[in-house]
Amino acid sequence: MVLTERHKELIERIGVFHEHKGMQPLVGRIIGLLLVHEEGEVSFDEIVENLSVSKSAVSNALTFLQAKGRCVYSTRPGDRKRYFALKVSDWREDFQQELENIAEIQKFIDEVLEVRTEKNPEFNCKMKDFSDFLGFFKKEIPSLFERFKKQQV
Amino acid sequence: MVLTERHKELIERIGVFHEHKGMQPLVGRIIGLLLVHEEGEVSFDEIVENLSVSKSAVSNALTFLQAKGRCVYSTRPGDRKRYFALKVSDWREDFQQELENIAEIQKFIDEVLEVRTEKNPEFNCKMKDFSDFLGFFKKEIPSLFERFKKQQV
DNA sequence: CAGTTAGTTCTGCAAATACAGAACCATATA
DNA sequence: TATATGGTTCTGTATTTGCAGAACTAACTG
Repeated sequence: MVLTERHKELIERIGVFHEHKGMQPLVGRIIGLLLVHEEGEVSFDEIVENLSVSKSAVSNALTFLQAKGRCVYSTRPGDRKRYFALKVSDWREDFQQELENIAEIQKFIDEVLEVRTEKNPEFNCKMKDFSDFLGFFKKEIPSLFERFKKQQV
Repeated sequence: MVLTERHKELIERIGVFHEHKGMQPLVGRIIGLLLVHEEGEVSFDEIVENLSVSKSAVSNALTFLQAKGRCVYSTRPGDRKRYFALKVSDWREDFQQELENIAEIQKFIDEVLEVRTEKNPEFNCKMKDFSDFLGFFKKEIPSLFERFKKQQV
């Protein structure tokens, strides 16, 4: 598949988006490439060529993505190449995980509340309020997915 | 205020938590300190001393936190020191912002769908499904806060 | 005005990051 | 067995990060 300028530019932007999320640059670009690539399955050297990076960098980035469970490869009979693809199938789990990660701060808030004195009750009260909300939020996550399912025609 | 070992250890953990979110180490530690500090307001040199870092590092970190709107300082009559505090009051806005940041990936998904051919309809379909969910999710955010308010006694 | 206090900005550096290039390994093929 | 292919691992390095330390500024103080 030949990438147009539009493809390349979109891959770059998807790359920086993921960089901001803490991933290393190339990992973000690879996610971008796997997203825009029409077949969805991209060979190792197609990645090397399209992104103009070294084999070693691609190898490490793919190892990382596979370890994180965001990417898998398949092989084809009589073809030693590996074809890499995103695990888009798991978006529900991934999204749920991300939401729970955010709510993880509740643990810290609660520990903070244990440690704090009564010297600043207003502060404590707001923290308690936030913690309560985070607990509520976590409980609401499953029903969110259910409601989405229902409202789908 | 004198910090116990428990305080210090909690500050460290809050620090690494924020590091994982992309912040620089000291910024995370300062958030931790401002959280566990009983008065809630901490002077510049209390930060320097408690975290054993240089004035320049603290100055830069505080500038960053203020720019991000996560921290403010107040002064006291006849006292030239600045007392820094977290803006815990804004936790609703902040949390809402974080949720919307996650959902920001919808823009990219939609652009990807525009660019993609029909060669892999299954992939496209899953992406479309994800995008629809993100749209649904964004719409649900305000009602989430409302429901929290209602279920509070 | 000299000295002090509170904080900022500038300069430099040690450590971490992200990658290139080469050597390497494993499997397939001639 | 020699050679090619596909990918990994190792080594080195340019760049970036995160901070220290010193110089600096601004306001107050005697």
